[in-house]
Amino acid sequence: MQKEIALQDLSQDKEFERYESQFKALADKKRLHIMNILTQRGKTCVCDLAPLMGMTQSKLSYHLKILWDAGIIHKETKGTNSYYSINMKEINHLLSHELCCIFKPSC
Amino acid sequence: MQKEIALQDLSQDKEFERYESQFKALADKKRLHIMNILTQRGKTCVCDLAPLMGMTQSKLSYHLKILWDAGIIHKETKGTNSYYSINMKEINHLLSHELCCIFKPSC
DNA sequence: CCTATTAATCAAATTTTCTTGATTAATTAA
DNA sequence: TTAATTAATCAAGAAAATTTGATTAATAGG
Repeated sequence: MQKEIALQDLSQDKEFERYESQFKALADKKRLHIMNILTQRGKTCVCDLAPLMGMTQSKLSYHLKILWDAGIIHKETKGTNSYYSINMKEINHLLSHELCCIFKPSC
Repeated sequence: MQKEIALQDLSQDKEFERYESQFKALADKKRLHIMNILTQRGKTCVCDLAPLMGMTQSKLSYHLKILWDAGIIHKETKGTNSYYSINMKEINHLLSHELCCIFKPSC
């Protein structure tokens, strides 16, 4: 049954890859700070986020893309503005209740 | 009250730094695989882990150190052997119940 | 149409992380 | 004591992630 084992390994590998990208997204102080601000403020425009983070637009876009690619934030464009917000479903799926609190306005 | 704000920012910064190092530790497919094996087998010796992971001793030590420095695995030395195991307390503190399952033998 | 605004993308430089092979340190057994 | 075993550490090179400044693309307003 070598094939089945191989298939299982493959799907486990895919699973690990997904978590790898999500943990990578969270594995940065600046991005955790972004997540925290998005939690406190809710849906927020890049142009508002940049001064709050003390970051250039280019750098901020880079980090937002990493969070968005990992599926842990939402993105919405209106006119020339982009608004980002927490994907609470993914965060709840990923993190402990205790840790989710860091990303919840109520805590 | 600028001082208090500064102090809070500082402690939040420290908090983010701690999570950064824990997420960094998990943000790697190989290390997730190590965690998975430690879960299935419980306390495991480096010399047993190396062939299971298909890794050289040096490389494995490097990755184990990252997990251990982040506090998500335990280490115990007996004679010339080192045994590693999951720090379930930290994992439960960090990850969702659903995700912890990946690191639980019962699931 | 022209200009201004906003944000994504690109390329080059820098920094960080990972890999490799060798060395070192500690312990055990002969 | 000597040799063998196990694992940590080191230094150099390779690979990946991040930063920076410039460019591009899309939209809005005059």
